[in-house]
Amino acid sequence: MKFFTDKCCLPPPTLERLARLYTLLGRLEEAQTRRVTSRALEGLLSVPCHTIRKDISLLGAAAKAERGYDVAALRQTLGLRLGLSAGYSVCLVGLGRLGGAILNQAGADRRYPLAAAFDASMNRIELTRTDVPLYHSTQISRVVREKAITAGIITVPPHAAWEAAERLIAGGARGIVNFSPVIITAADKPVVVRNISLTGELDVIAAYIHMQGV
Amino acid sequence: MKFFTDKCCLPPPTLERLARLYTLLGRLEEAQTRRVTSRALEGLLSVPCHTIRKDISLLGAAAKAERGYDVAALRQTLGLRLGLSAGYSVCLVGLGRLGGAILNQAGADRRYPLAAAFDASMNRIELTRTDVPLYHSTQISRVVREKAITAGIITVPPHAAWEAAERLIAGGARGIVNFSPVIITAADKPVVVRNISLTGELDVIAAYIHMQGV
DNA sequence: ATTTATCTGTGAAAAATTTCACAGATACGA
DNA sequence: TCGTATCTGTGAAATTTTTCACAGATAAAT
Repeated sequence: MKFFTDKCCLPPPTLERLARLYTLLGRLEEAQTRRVTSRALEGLLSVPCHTIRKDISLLGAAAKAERGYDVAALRQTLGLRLGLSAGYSVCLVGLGRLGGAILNQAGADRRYPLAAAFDASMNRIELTRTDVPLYHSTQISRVVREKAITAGIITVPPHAAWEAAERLIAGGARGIVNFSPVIITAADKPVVVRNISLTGELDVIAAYIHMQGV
Repeated sequence: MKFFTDKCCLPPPTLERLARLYTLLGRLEEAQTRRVTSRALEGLLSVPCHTIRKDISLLGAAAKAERGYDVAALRQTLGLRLGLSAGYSVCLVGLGRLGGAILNQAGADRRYPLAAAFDASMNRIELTRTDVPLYHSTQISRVVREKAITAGIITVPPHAAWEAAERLIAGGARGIVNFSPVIITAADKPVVVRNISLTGELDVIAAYIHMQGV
């Protein structure tokens, strides 16, 4: 038998799938769905139901073996165990087109409200209308530290990406979502980095297609 | 010994790493770098050098055992074997803030030029200034088929995402990059889907942080 | 009340992926 | 010319991750 007070760490693939599941459950909850079976989730997530059950089982806690999972309860458990309800605050670096889009869209998703946004151009800072407090990029470290910001979103041009990352890390940020087309690494620092690139995704798609089928 | 005309399919993790490597090599080439060792790539990609060598070895072909890899040669090999030089054409569905950002930025990255863009609002189509041909969303299937577009980028609001995906697939698209906050699945169709979500990435970061350290 | 169909939870088996270890090769320096 | 340090390429081992198979349980139907 295994203790529920397991190793509080899950395999990375499991962790990423559960994070996606969390969002999906939120959507099901909005749609007034009470219960879901692992088989239904299989269709919704493109993850085999075996794997879903295993993932949830690895979490340590789940509902009794009823007909499927209780959507709200499972979501709450996930939020707790994954630390998704911790209410981390986030900042944005770069107010170009993409940054602007995120700045305005962030209002829609209340999960991660922006605590600050930065840009290297004072002019652009003055022209941008938003409720989010704006600062010059040179202030990143200070503001991140003072507001205890946990993660930063980088949407600056390629040549400025590394400096942005370094400033975020210097300020104590623990996570970075990097949308600039350069790869940011921080293997030696205790920082989680996610590099997102449209071109990169298209490359992966092209490669899969090239390997024929699916 | 193994034939170079191996199984033309690689393990998914390898394929994704090699796709990232391709972009990185492009950047190194721009910076006039002639050679890279697997150890240097380790730092640049946050992938262990063992794994990098293995990946390249799995490709089937690589340079002679010299001091590191020839940047240009390796990049060309990758492009060929991964089908990244195939010149696929791509379209964009949704001209909101994010779509607009991609529309204008796409010019910067010449790798995947947009062959068309779509929106559900005629008004917005008329207001948007760009060299990319614009169409109403109802035309997706037709245009995708006629222009032999390989992949679509979805940046529409959540409620419209599924319809956009279905139209792309109906038109014969083989790949989808979905930036809308709903998960699109096409497990039963021969289509590669990449769901990208800022909130999702922040969730993953939060989860990793919660599991303490790194 | 009993049968049947359908679920979850989970140890164990299978498969996939990464890491290791070392042979073979090259460049550089003495 | 020879030795040394540093690379790559790759089979084999180790590890991780997924899949399987089935016990235990519940709800619905007869």
